[in-house]
Amino acid sequence: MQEKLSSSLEDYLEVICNHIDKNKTVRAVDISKKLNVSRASVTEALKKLASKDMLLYDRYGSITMTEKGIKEAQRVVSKHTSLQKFFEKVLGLETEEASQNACRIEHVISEKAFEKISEFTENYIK
Amino acid sequence: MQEKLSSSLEDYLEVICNHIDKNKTVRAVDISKKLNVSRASVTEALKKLASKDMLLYDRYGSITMTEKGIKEAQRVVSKHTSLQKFFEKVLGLETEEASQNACRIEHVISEKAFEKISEFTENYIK
DNA sequence: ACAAAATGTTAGGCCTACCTTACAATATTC
DNA sequence: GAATATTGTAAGGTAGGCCTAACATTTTGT
Repeated sequence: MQEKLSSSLEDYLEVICNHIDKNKTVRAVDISKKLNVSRASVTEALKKLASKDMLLYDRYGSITMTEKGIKEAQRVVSKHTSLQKFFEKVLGLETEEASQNACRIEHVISEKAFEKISEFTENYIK
Repeated sequence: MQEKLSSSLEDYLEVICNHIDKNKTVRAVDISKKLNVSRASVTEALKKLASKDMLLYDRYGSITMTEKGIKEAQRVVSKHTSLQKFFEKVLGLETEEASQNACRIEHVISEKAFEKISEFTENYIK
């Protein structure tokens, strides 16, 4: 399968990556709770991510991220982190609100705009 | 019908409003060109917007915005304008890139975050 | 070890937003 | 005032992303 992930799949990947970092493993039900979607939707997303070589898994088996998946997830997570920092430290939003905005904007902002925001934030908080 | 518009419908409304402002009228084909979608998709969107009382139109008739539609469009347009200003004046992006980012982010940013960005931009360029 | 509970999957359906193709109505132009 | 070009619509299809209900598998507790 091809590369570019949808916003939705990026969200799944991000959650999976974060959960594994914290707990070593991740189950469909964890993802389902975190994203407020049904377990069935998680299964569907996992199939898609697997078909795009972002992770490995088989029916009832455990979920493992591939190199490619990890790289992709890190790209998304780092975007999230920087945006969140901007909303919190520069604009002064509450953590929760900053996170929610970061989560939605990370999928649609351009590379260039993202880099500018990061730079700006770093200079600003110095 | 109910209120809240999807990102997509917000885009249609914005284009319609801008086009009317500039040219007095707007046709389906203008919208289609501006948004890079088929004329058929425009018809579909117009039906939805009409059902939500955002505009008036009938088969082969001309398109007129309602009070409600104008209000809604202005809300979206003003968001777009402020965000664009932020990307251009604060971050230093090219006009085109700033506009594209504004266009995508305007649909997902929270009210509070938007207000903060506007304020910040105004203070910054002073 | 085996019943009960938790978790995962499948099937089938819904909605949005897009498309193409074919046809209908309106505008233009000779 | 036709013929032609432009514009608008209807029908039917695709794809993504979600759902519920029913069923399969695995885990847990005694």
